[in-house]
Amino acid sequence: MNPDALRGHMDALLLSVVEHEPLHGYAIIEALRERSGGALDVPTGTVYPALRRLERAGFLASEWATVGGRKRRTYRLTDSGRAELAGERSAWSRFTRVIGRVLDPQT
Amino acid sequence: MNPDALRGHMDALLLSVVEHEPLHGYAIIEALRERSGGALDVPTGTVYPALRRLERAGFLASEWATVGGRKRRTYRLTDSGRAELAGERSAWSRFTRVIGRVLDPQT
DNA sequence: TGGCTACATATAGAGAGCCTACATGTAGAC
DNA sequence: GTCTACATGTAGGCTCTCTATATGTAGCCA
Repeated sequence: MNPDALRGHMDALLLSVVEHEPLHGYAIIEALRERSGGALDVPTGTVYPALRRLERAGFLASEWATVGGRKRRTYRLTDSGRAELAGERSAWSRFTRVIGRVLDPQT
Repeated sequence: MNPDALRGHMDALLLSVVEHEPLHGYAIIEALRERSGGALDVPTGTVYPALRRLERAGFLASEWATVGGRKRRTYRLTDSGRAELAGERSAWSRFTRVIGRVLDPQT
């Protein structure tokens, strides 16, 4: 997967994955890998900064927890984040429709 | 259309639009606008450098022409560009499938 | 004991591409 | 004489994703 292709879609991916259950960074990476059937292997250097950015933006909220002696920062979707995710989803469907039409015009 | 979303897909768009007829930069911008139903209004500062990049990469070839007293640089798809476009198309369909699956998992 | 792997978070710096803003010029309409 | 459409181009900025590196715990295995 070309990294540049993910640009501007990472937020939607991250918000989507914590939609129904709060997750910590490492688990988010695994969830993305699983949900994508192995196609998405996002590096930690992408995910952790992105999560903090989304928290700064108010779309996520985090709490520290200690599980099995290891510290985790668990992120959950805020109300604002839920609205953002809905917007990202419709933007995604508009996006694919538009690009698809240009790439394969049915004249 | 969020500019970042286009990242990594611009090449496919540009190659696609000159697939069946050579076009100059200005006409390429208009073609993108038309094919996308007005959704895509790519600025000249994006298109002209991108076209030169694609020519450097060997995917496009250009010729100068003068039409109605105005100079145009007309781009056409090379064989290498045609192969690249095919690759971009299948990458696009993989991409939408993968992201779509993450955004809307049918459990 | 020492080493390896999985788990877990984080930052610095690089790289690339799309954007805004600006510069330049012709043709035609009014 | 001014405005709009046509037409190309560059400089610089911005932002995001990536690579590489750092740090630390837990558990397994030899």
